[in-house]
Amino acid sequence: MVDDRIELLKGTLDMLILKAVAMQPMHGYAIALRLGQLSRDFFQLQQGTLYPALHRLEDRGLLRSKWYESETGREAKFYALTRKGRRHLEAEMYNWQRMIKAVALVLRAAD
Amino acid sequence: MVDDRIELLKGTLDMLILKAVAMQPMHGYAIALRLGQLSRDFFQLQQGTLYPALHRLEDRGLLRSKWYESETGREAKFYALTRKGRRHLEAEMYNWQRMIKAVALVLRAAD
DNA sequence: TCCAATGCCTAGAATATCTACTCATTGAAA
DNA sequence: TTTCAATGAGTAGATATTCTAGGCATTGGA
Repeated sequence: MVDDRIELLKGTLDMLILKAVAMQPMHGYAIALRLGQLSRDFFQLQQGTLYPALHRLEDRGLLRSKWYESETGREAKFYALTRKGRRHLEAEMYNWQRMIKAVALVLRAAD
Repeated sequence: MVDDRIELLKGTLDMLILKAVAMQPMHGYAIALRLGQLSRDFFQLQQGTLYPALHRLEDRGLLRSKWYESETGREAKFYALTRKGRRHLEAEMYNWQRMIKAVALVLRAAD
């Protein structure tokens, strides 16, 4: 039995969501579509991944939500970054860059 | 209360361990030191992280272990890559590159 | 004699993520 | 007119990863 499961998110989900919302306030469904487009379909968020993450981020005070009418005329819950969320996003992006550099150092090692 | 905890590994632990061992068979303690050196101390593996991971990788047939005398003259459990482990490492590295490219696409997005 | 370094290990908790659902509305195609 | 895809939000439960916080034993040097 082969383990073909590809680990996609690697703990970047929060950062990706925050980044999407930083571009402009969006509802959950739109966030999933957006991250799909931007990543050329690499990220295809499942709802069971997305919504709990949104709630988590709101509970932590990084996002704030409000119901508005969506583009299609239906009610949808729009998320926006809080100031804390913006700071957090910046910190996450910084750490992400440090992290992938550290990984690159290891992977490139010859010895 | 600020959440300062930095998530370091992001699911790359297995890949990092396999890469270290791919360079040359090593015992656990040496793997931790090695990954520390190579990453300029970014990765500082705790033993409670390292040893369960090694056992996991061995259970999955990606590593094989044997007791030998270490550099210091003590007994230590040396791990080596299996063929399956080598294939797995290559796949993980490939997926990792795809993944960080996808993240980069999102993070660089302007809109 | 005592401590730091070397070396291996486990238990338990917290988190993140995935699978697999539920529920409701709308619009268009058959 | 029924039916299906798309839009939109959600939960429950399982699994895997990682961390904290310990334990144990040996060695060499201060």
